[in-house]
Amino acid sequence: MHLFTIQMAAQLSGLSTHTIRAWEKRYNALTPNRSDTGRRLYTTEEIDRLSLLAQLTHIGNSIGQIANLPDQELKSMFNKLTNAGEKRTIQKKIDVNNFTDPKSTYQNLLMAIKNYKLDIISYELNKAKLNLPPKRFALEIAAPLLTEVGVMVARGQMSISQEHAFSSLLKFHIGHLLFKGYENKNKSQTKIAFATPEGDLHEFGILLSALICCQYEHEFYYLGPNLPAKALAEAVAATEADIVILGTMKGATEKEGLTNYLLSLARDLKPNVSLWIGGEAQFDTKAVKNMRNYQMIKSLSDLDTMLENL
Amino acid sequence: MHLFTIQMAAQLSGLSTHTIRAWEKRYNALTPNRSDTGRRLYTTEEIDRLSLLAQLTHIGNSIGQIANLPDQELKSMFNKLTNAGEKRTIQKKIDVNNFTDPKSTYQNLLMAIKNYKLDIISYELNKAKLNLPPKRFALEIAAPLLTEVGVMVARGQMSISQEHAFSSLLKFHIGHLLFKGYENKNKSQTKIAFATPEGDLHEFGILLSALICCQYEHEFYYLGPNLPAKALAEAVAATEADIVILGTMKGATEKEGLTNYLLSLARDLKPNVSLWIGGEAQFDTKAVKNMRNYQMIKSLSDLDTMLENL
DNA sequence: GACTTCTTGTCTATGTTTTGTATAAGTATT
DNA sequence: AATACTTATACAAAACATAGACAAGAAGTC
Repeated sequence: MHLFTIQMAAQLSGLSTHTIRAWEKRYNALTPNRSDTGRRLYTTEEIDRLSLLAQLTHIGNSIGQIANLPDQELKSMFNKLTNAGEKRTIQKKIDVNNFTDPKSTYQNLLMAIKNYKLDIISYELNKAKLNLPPKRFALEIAAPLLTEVGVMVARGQMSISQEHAFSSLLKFHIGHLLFKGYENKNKSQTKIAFATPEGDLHEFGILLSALICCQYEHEFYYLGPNLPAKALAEAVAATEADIVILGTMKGATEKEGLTNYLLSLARDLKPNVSLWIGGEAQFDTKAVKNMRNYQMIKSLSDLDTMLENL
Repeated sequence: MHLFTIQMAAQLSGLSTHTIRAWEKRYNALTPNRSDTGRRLYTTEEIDRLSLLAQLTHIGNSIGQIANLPDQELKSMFNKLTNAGEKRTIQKKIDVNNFTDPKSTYQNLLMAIKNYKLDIISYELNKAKLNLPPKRFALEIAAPLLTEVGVMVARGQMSISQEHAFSSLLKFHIGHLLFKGYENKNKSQTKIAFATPEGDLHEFGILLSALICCQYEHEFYYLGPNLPAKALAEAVAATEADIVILGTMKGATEKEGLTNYLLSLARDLKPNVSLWIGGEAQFDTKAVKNMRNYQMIKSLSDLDTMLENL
C-alpha cells in the first residue's frame, strides 16, 4: 500500500498542512503512521477521512464536534446532509458558474464520484453537454476524466465500484449525444462505422471517437463493441460505410487473435472502404499491410485532424 | 449520536442563530445540551423540532403559542395543515398518451433494424420514451423487442451486427431515461443498487429493472455490469442502499462461480440489506439461503409487483 | 381612530471559545 | 544549500454566549 506525505494529503484533501497538523494535535482527528524519522505518512483511507472532514466542515460543521467520529458515521452524516435537507450548500457551490468552466466541472465530478453522488455526476455531465460542443466534451471532459479515474483506481485512491458507477453514467451521457446526432438529418458524403473487435469489450475508445465524428456531422453507424469480423464486414457492406473505425485495447485480445481478426476483416471489406485502427492493441502490422491499407489513429486529437482533412 | 452546533442547527432548520437563541430564552422552546464551555449542542431530534417550529410559524402560527407543545402535537398539527394540499399520485402521470401505439412502434422498429436505419430506430425509441412512462417503455417496447431480436438472430433471420447496432442504441436510450431519473430529487426512503456479478456482462436485465424502478421514483444507484462482490458490497455500504438488485444470465457464469459470488456478497453485506436476484443463472440455493435471505425476481412484471408492495 | 401593550424577529455590545494560519527553531530529505 | 517536515507558541478572525435595545406588527383599550 502506497503512503502519502503530508503535502500530498493536503493537496488531495484540499486542506493546508498546518490545518491537518492542528486537527491531529488538538482533536486527535487521526493518527497517521510515522516514518523512522518521525514524518507523517498517510494511507488512502486516512486521506479519505481528511477529505470527508474537510467537506463536512466546509458545509458548516465545527471540526471540534466531528473530529473524533468514526469513518462510518462521517460518511453517513455526509450522505444525510447532502441528500435530504441541505442540498443548498453543495448546489450553491456548483451553480456559481452557469457557463461551464471545464476545470471546475472536472473537480466537481471527481468529488461526486468519490461520494457516489450519481445525481451530481449526471447534473455536471449534463451541464457540460449543454455548454460544450461534442468534440470539446469528449476531449476536455470525458477523456481526461476517464484516464484520471483509471489512474486513481490503479493507485487505490478510488474503488472499482466508483469507477463502474461513473463509467456507466458517462456511457449513458455520451450515448445521449450520439443518438441526438442521429437526428441531424444532414447527409454528408462520408459514412463512418464504429466497432470494436470480437472479444474486446472496451467501448470508450469508439464512443469518444464517435463524439468527435458528431462534430463534423458525418453520417455514422455506431455498431458497438465485441463485433465478429464477418458481422462487421456485412454491416459495412449493408450501410455502404466509407470508413471503419475500429477501437482496440491493449490486453483485450492476443496479438495473434487481433491479427487474424484484421486479416479476416480485410478479406471481407470492399477495397474502397478505409480502415482506421485506434487504441494500443498489438498486431502483426506487416501481415495486415500486405492485404489492405489501413491507418492508425494515434490519439483522439489525431483522429480529429484526420476527420478534418477528409 | 453526533451533536450539531447552533450554526448547523440554523442551516438545517432555516432559522437564524439569533432566532433560535431567542426562542430558547423567551419560550423555552427547547433546552439543548451544552458543551463544557457553554456552547449549545443539538441532537437531530432537536433540529427536527426546530424545523417543525420554523415551518409552523412560517405558515402563520405564532411562536409563543406553539413553542411549548410536545413534538407529537407539532407533528400532527403540521400534518393536518399540509395534507390539505395535493396528494400526487403516480397514476396521473401515467395515462398521458394515446398517441403512440406500441404495436406500430414495435413493427417500425423491427423494420428499421433490418435496414440499418439507425436514425429511424432512434426516432422511434425517442417517440416511445416521450409518450410512454418508463415502466411501459421497458415492458412493452424494450423487453419484447430484445427477446424478438434474440430469437431472430438465433433463427438466422437477423445478423449479429444488426442486433449489436440496435442493442447499443437501445442501451443509450434506456440510459437516457435513467439519468433523467437521477434529476428527480425526490427523496424516497428506499435506495436500490443495480449490478451484475463479475464475469456477467449482460446488462439489459438491470437496465430494464432500473427503468421500472424509475417509475416508482425510488432513489437508485446504477452501478453497471461486471462488478466484483467486494466492490459491490462496498458501494452498497457507501450509498446506504437498502436493496441490491443483481442481474444474472444463464451461461455467463458457472454455477459454482455464481454461488461463490453470492456467498461472498452475503458475507460482506450488512444484514439489513435486501438481496434480489433476477435472471436465469443457476446457483446453489441452499448454500446461499443458509447465509442470507434473498428473493428471486422471476420476471420483470414480478419485479414490478415487488416494488409496488415495498 | 388613537393610544398603549404585547409579540417577535433582528441587531448591538462585550466577553469567551474555537479554529485557521503564521512564526520560530531544529531536523530530515533531496 | 534549498526544500520540506517536525514541534511549540502566538495571533487574529470567526463563531458563540449573554444581556439588552429596537422596530414593525398584532392585539387590546379608551
